[in-house]
Amino acid sequence: MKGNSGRQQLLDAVIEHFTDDGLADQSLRHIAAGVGTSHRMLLYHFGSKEELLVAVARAVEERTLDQFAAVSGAGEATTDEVVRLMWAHVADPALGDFERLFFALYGRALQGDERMRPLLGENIQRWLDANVAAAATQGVPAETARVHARLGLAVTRGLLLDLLATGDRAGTDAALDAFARHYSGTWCEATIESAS
Amino acid sequence: MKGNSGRQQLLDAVIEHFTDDGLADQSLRHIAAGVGTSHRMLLYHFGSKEELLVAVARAVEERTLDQFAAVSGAGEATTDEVVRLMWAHVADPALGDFERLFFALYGRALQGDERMRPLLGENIQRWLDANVAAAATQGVPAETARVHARLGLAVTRGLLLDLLATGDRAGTDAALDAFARHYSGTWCEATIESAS
DNA sequence: CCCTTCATGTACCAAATGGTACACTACGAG
DNA sequence: CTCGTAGTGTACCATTTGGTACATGAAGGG
Repeated sequence: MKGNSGRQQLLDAVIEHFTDDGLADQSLRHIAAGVGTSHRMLLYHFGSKEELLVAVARAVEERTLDQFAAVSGAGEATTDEVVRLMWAHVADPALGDFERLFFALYGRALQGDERMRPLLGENIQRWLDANVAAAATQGVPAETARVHARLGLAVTRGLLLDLLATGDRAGTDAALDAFARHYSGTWCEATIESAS
Repeated sequence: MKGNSGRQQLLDAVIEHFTDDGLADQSLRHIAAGVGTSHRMLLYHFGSKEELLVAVARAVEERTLDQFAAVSGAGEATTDEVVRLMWAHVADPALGDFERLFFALYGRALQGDERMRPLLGENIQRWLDANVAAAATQGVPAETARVHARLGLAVTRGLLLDLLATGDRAGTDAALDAFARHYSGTWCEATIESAS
């Protein structure tokens, strides 16, 4: 069985290493040196390099989903509120390196690496489902909630991509603010309240 | 201007190869075989593997900027119009593989690979500048245009990421439509930024 | 106290890697 | 014709690669 002791610990260390040093073109020996073990141990616990990468991808996905949960678990939420919360959480400079790792894995998974691809769809799907469920408690139709959650996620990810590339926090903040303002109080698209 | 003859031709072939086969963990020999040449030739024309990758990244960036130009060159445009046009262009399934390559490179550039990072910022910056210039001809203040262009780009990229992962064209279309509807006709009046 | 099981280190391997040396061709300019 | 220069093929190299074989260690149950 996948003993959560040594293996999990090692996996966390590998993720941290990738977070700092990038995951491109790393040999098992580099990784092992980076986490203070031998490449032999990585093979022992994960079987092969590819399986290691898959485990990393899976763990990173799990972690991002936890971040989502922390945000959407905050009770009531209109689209603009959720997006603002998510942005505040995700734009934290302390998380920058981890976000970079996420996008690096994501990009890699999009291209080939068949074993990683399903995770990506799941990632988004689970996020949408969670939001739909949350919205249901407010009597919001599932289809509407799904569309808005999807858009909110896209805005956040798109701006995060921008922020990580340009480092322009003020500019991306302003863009997110513009979005949230246009969506303030919006639950279903028919009800745009013209209050200021 | 390094001779646009052999080198450029080779570069295009490499990009096409990466588009089809992915760029992760490819050796010079794999690439060479994929484009019908020898790894010796790649070294001859590009000097080293890293320089090859940089050349690829630069060329891909150029290509995406051309895509942008094709969209924003279409005369008048409010935020929702530009976004709709851009989405229609970018969500074309025929471009899927290329977009995947773009995001793979982007993710890789975000992590390490110092020589690639500047390109990313430039990519966004040039897009924003182009939009600001276009908006200026309509008397739209630069700051406002910049914010909206930024948001539009983020929405498009975020939804594209979603589309490529999930393949859910209908869902992403709906999300983009929701966004565009909320922004329809928006130029400035709704976004008075007295402070940031 | 032995036996088994999980964990780890050492040594090794065949294959592949990025890069180089050198010889050769093609060809346009003088 | 000759010469220089750009392009290409062949052969090679030292190093590194992912992966394996085997011995060892530590823990725990019988």
